[in-house]
Amino acid sequence: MTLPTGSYHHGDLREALIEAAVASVRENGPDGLALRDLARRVHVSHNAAYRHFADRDDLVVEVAGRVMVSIVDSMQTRLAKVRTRDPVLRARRRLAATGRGYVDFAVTEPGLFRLACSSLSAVSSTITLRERDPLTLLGEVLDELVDVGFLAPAARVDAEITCWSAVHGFSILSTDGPLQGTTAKERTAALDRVLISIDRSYAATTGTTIGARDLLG
Amino acid sequence: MTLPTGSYHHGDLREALIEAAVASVRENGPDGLALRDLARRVHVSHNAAYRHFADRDDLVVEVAGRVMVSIVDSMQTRLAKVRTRDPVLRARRRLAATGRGYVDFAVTEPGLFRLACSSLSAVSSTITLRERDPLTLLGEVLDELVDVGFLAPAARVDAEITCWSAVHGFSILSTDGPLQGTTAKERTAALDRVLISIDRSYAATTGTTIGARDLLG
DNA sequence: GTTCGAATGTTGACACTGTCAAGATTGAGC
DNA sequence: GCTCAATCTTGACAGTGTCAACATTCGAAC
Repeated sequence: MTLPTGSYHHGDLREALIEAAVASVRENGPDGLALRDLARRVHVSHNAAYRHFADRDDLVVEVAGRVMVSIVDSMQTRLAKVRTRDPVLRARRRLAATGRGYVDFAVTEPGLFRLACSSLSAVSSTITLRERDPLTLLGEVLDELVDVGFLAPAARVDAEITCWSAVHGFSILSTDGPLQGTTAKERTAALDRVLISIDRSYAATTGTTIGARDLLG
Repeated sequence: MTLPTGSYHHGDLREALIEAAVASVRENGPDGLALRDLARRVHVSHNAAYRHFADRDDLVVEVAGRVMVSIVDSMQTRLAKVRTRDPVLRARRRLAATGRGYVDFAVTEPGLFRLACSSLSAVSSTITLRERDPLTLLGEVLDELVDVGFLAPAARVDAEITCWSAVHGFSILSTDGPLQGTTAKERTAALDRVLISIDRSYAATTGTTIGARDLLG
C-alpha cells in the first residue's frame, strides 16, 4: 500500500476517484458525474472504478456522505462564532447559526448540495457518519433550547423536522428556485425572516417575550 | 389536423409525448425519462420528438410546467374544503390548507414532484403558467391573513419564501428524506406541527391569542 | 385539380454513458 | 521464489442524446 506514481497500481485509487468526483460535481452538478470521465481524470482505464465501487450509485452515495460531513462543518463554523453569554439568547442564536451554516454550504456549493439532496435517504439510512450528520447536530442545539426554558418540551417533538424543513427548503429555493437570481444581501434578509419566524414560534411555546432584532448580532 | 390511427403523421405527437413522459416519470422518476423510450411508447421513430422539442431539457421543462399546474390543483382541492365562517380562523386554515395540498401532491406523486423540483427555476422564470403557479396562490392566501388582521403587514415581507421553504422542505423530507419510511399518520402529525409553528409565529406578529388545536378541524 | 412548399416523421450515424466478461499485472505472504 | 488474491486493462454490448440527410404528407395557391 505504498505510493504509486508509476504504473499499474495506482496506490489509492478509491480516494482519488472520490476527490475527482467532488471536483466534477462542483463544476457540472450531479448529472455531469460520469465514471468514465473520472477514470480519465485520474489517468486510469474505464472500469478501474469497479474494483472499488459496485456501481455508479455506490460512488454517489459515498460522495454524498462526504458532503454531509462538510455541511456539518459549515454549521459548526457558524456555531463557533456565537459568543453570546446570556444562556437563553445564546441557545436561540445557536439554533439560527446552524441554519445559516446549512444555507451557507448550499449557496457556496450548489452542485455538491444538489448531490447530497439526491441521495438524502441513502445517506441517512445506510451510513451512520459517526454521528456527524446535520440531523444529530440540530437535535443537540434544540435540546439546549429546551434546557434553557425557551422551547417548551411539548413543542420539542418533531422540532428537527420543522427546522430542517424550513432551512432545507430555503436552501433549495436559493440554489434552484426563485431566490437564485437575488443578491446575497436579499437572500440573507430573507433567511433572517425565516429564522426569526422559527424563533418567534418557539418563544410562543413558553410565553417568552423577545425583542425584534435579538437574533441579529 | 385530423386524427391519425394509420401512418406517417401522428396527429398530435407533441401531446402524446408529454403524456407518455408523465407516465414514465410517474413510474421511473425523472432520471428514467428517455426520449427514445417515449418514442417507442408512442410508436414513432426516435428523433421524431425533435420536431416538437428542441432537446430533452425542453421536454422536461414542459412537463414540469404541467406538474406545477397539478400542484396548484391539489392546493385548491384542500382550499375548497375549508368551510369555517369566522374570518380569522378561516384565513388561518386556508393557509394551512395550501400547505397540505402541496404536500399531498408530493407524497402522492413523488416522481412528478421530483421532476418539478429539478427545473424549478426554468418554470418560474420562463413560463408564466397563466398565474397558475403555487407562489401566486400562496401570495393571495397570505394577503387574506393580513386583511383579517392576523398577520402584521411588516411580517408580510418574504412570507411566501418562509412558507414555501417550510412546506417544500417538508415535502422533500417526505419523499426523499427521513420521513420516507414513516406512516401516513406520523407524517400528517409532523406536518401539523410545521403548520402550527407557522401559524403560531404569525399570531405573534399581531399579538393574537390562539388555541392549541385551532388549525386542526 | 394539380403543384409546390412547409411541416412532420424516418433512417443512419456518431459520441458518450454504465456495465459485464475475460485477460494482464502486481504486491504480499508463505 | 512461488502463489494467490487484489488490482487494473481490454474488449464488447446495449442504451442514450443529438446531428444530418432523406421520405412522406398536409394544405394552400394557382
